[in-house]
Amino acid sequence: MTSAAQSSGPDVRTRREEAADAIRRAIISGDLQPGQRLREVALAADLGVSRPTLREALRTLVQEGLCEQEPHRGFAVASLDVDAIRDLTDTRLVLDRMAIEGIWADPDGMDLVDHAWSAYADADPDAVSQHLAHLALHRALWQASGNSMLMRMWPVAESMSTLVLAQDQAVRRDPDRAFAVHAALIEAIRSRDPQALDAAMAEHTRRSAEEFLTLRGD
Amino acid sequence: MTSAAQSSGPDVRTRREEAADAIRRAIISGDLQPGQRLREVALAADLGVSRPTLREALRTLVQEGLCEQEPHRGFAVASLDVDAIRDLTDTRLVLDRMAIEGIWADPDGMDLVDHAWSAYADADPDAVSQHLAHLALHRALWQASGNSMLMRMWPVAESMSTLVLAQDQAVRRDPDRAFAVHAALIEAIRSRDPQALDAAMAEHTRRSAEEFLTLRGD
DNA sequence: GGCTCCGTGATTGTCAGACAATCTCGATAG
DNA sequence: CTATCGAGATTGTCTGACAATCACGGAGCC
Repeated sequence: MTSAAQSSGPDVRTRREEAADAIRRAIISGDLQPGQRLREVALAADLGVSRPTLREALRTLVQEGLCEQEPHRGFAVASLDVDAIRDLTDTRLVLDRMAIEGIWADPDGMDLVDHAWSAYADADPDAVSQHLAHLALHRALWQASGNSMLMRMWPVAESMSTLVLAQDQAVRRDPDRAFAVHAALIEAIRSRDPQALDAAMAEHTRRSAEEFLTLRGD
Repeated sequence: MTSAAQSSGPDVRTRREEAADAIRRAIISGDLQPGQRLREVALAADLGVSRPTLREALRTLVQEGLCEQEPHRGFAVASLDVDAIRDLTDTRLVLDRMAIEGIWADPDGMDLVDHAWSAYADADPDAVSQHLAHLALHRALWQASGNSMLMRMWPVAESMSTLVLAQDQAVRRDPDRAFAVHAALIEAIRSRDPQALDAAMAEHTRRSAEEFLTLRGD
């Protein structure tokens, strides 16, 4: 579910993709902690794939930013410092706005957003499902913009957002507020009012980040 | 030179990186044409690496957007349609501006830009060197912003820009004008005048893209 | 003749096992 | 207590292989 249904059909799933998804889920759920080293032999055995296949999957995650790789020191789950979280926030503000302007310019994609929005509303209450539905909503936003460059860059944004969740369980603190914030955001998009959008995005992105950093004690 | 010196040190170069660089250069120089299929066995033999290593390198290029991969149909050099070029242009406008605002907020990185700018001025006149120096200048711009998110997304921007060059030799048409356009951009950055920056970026990004599309006949 | 179905070769996705280079970490010497 | 060294662990890479899938051309049918 994480990054599926992005290319052609979800019918063809290679073992490499399955392995990458499994590792993503392990990071989301906290089974793999930021900074933790990933031993290839053991991990390959756990996932039931060969080392070359696992390495392909890990390379994917490295490029998304979920993992890090240093020559001869292997792979590890990435960790974000405060500055990186701020950079993520700033960049998301700019690109989310760009995506929404794309939707306003050509509203055809709006049903993609509507669909993801309903899925978010119906998502299971557990943290992982909430997180996946949340990310799917934002992916739908970028996808609905019709901007292929945004779609190319989405995996990076998704992975860094995932790391933020993984780094602090406190993000799972208040699903009702999260839902309300996104309801306001969707409403602002529908209103096509740039002022309302600014307000909603400030609440959504900026304030959430600040709260997160506060909770972390930075 | 293409994407080197991005992580730790350029002292440790793995065969995978060398293979990826070689393929990048082949695409820049036109030896590999957009859309062309990449046969693993032959390509691995050409590059002197094994198939698993080649596949890791190709996965890197896929994620950057330089190549495409379809299950059981293998890898191919990516090709850009008109819309993708427009999306690239729009997104570059937004993110370049974001990077420059980051530089204005903290000018420490400006010597990175200065350095890349001199290198661009001194670059060999051949098309590939010009292209590499040009990309290095823009990479320096994003890097100087200090925004780690931009650095994560840079490979995507670089690859798509590379594809634009690869798709039409006409881009190599007027190095003097390209240099002048960038001189104006650098000057606008130094001036710290948002108005001047807008003008320079319109000339740099938007008009160049329009000319390119016109030359292509779109 | 044109179209559909099927088989054969080619290519990919994946695996197992191996080896050298490098790193990690504890033991030893000063 | 610090610095040097060596054994074990881990990575980067290779070779060779096999099943699954795809591409393409020929046989059969309308």
